[in-house]
Amino acid sequence: MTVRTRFAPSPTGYLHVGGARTALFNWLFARRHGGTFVLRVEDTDEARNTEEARQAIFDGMGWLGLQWDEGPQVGGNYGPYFQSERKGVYDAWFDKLCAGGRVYEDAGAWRFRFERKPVTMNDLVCGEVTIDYRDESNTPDMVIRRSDGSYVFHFVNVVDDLEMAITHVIRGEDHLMNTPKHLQLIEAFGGVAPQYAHIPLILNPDGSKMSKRDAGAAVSDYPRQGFLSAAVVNFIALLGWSSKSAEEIFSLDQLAERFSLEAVNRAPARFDLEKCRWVNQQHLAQLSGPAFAQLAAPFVQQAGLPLPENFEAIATAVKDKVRLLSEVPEATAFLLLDKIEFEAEVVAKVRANAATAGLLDPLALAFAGIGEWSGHAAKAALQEVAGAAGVKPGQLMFPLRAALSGRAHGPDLGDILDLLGSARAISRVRDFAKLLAS
RNA sequence: GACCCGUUCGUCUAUCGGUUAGGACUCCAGAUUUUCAUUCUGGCAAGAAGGGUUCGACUCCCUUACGGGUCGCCA
Repeated sequence: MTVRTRFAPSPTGYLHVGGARTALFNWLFARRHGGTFVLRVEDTDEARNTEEARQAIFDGMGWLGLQWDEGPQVGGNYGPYFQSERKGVYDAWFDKLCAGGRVYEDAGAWRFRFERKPVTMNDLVCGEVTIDYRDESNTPDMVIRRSDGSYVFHFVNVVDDLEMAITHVIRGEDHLMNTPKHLQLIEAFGGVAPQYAHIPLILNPDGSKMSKRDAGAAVSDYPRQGFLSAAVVNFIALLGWSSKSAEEIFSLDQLAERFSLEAVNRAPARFDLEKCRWVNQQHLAQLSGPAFAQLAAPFVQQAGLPLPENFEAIATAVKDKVRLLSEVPEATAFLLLDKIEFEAEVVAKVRANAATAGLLDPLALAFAGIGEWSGHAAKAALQEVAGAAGVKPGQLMFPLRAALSGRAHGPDLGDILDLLGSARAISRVRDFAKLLAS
């Protein structure tokens, strides 16, 4: 039996991280077992569906790198994959239920008559769970067809899982109580139930339920904020699943190699943006310089900064220092622009040490005397100036960094000197010396 | 309210009856980097509570508390 999983979102909003993780787990499970991953759009509620929401699902899945083997755009043998186009299929299955006497009309709608007995499911994550359908007050017969003739989620979801030969249903724990209902339907159809795995929900940092509007809820926010899809995928995989090893940084392929439903937790996990950023930093660090530069360039342009010829070298100098791509503009601005601002705090700190502050003018002079400019040559010049003044070279490093970048943090000083070039380096040291004197 | 699921450092987690309860994020300290960051090393920090079962319980059972989910002609 080949594994067939599916992600079945309804296009009623943007793709949120909970849905993304459900999609991811289904995708991983299919990949892990050499199976097929199906995308099915559950757009039966016409009033709530929008074209933007539908597109948001495709965009989000695409960005996350979760290609579907069957579904919209790619087709497959079990289509159509939009429920809005499957009415004929549903009518046929509904007739079966009618013939079996399992439905009855109620105020124009059609209800499915549950068998009044205990129903036990064997969930791959939650284990054995029994719901007693003899308690009618807690399990009223459910509407499966609306008075306008359209079908309700429970019905179409079950029919399609059967029709599309889905073997494993991996979905959020919010569906756990729906499962016995679905099992009853499947039994009435005489079908074979797929295996179910209900994964715990993702909570906000404060433990409340994560819903739309909450920070970090929309997948579409992540690329904008400078997250790599590989990092987001890595992070949400770790929410409720563990590799059982000390490793935490995985590519999508590495996740697929290791994923198993047995290792999925039962308790809901809180979303920790701090750690998500750290995971992103780890993934950024693994990028090559050119790849990083290419991804960072749009952020720099969007910040209204110029993109010089040596941008690749500039980006590479800050690659291991940023956690988000969106931090690149601020981290590199002093290398991209001619004029820079000096942070007041940094100016004060340099000014506090008059001995080293007074060495900036001689340093500018020494820089001007360098024949062939390089970071290495400039540092040698710095050493000479410091030595002549009886100051440790290291003490001159911070004032020079301040003069060149206007700030306390940044790339290696040698890199900065290289990237800036002699003209800008000299003028900045002079300007800074003037500023200190004023 | 009823019915389900859950509860290990602040957060994500390991542990599948016997461990000094391990790792990661955050934070702090030290080292390295003649500068900043990275990095490295170390440190702080946990079994919700109460009963059982057992030679022995974080691990199994019960109760309570807390958290989450579900009870729609939404999905």
